[in-house]
Amino acid sequence: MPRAATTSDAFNAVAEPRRRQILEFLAAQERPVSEIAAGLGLEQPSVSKHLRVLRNVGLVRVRRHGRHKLYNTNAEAIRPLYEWTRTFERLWAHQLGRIKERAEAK
Amino acid sequence: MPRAATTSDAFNAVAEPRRRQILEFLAAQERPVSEIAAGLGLEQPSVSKHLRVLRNVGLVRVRRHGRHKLYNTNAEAIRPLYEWTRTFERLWAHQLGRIKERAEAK
DNA sequence: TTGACATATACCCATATGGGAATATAAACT
DNA sequence: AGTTTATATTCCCATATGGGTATATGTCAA
Repeated sequence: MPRAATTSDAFNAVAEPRRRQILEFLAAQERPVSEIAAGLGLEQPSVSKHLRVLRNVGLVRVRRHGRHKLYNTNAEAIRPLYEWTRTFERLWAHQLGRIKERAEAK
Repeated sequence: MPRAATTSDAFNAVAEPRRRQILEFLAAQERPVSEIAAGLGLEQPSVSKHLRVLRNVGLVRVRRHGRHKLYNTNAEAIRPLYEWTRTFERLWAHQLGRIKERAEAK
């Protein structure tokens, strides 16, 4: 069995650095494909492909505007990742505490 | 260019569902490989391979204990993911606000 | 309709992947 | 040393991937 598809969920989609860049870029403001490509220094087809993946998992939304398609980040889709990572917050607070204790014991 | 290696960073490592399961399992308590396999219903070699990936990106720690190797989650390594997702918190709060507004407008 | 602009898709390729099964390494006990 | 127990590695395979380039689709304007 190969690796799970990038489109299988937000975790996989977000694993690709360029896609994270795109999400950051589109968080500030909705943008057409060409501006994303220009802004991040990527080829247009590459951007389109990444956007397709992001769209498939609901991480971005599109709307037509003239001959452009305006994409923007759908933060709601990122939330599950946030919630999952947050599960460990208590844990790293603890671990930090122990490190602190050790440091202060000196 | 193929997909980035699962060991290239925490984002890629965590994209695999079983690895997330393992991290959750090891968050509660440190465990030997065999218990992970039994607890999650996975083959032992599979677990060892996943642990290797997780170890490579610092998501788990190991220590010897008798003939066992006890693995546990290193929450610190999850923190960057948390921080990244948290960047969008403001955004989804906003978007929820707009949805609320629309709902209340009815 | 034709042309210009914007985006999407198709194709090719090298490569890392996760599962399965078998085997290798390693440590502990007698 | 030899045996059992625990974990790691190796090999095989099907497959999705991301980049590049070329091309298709789509939309507006004249």
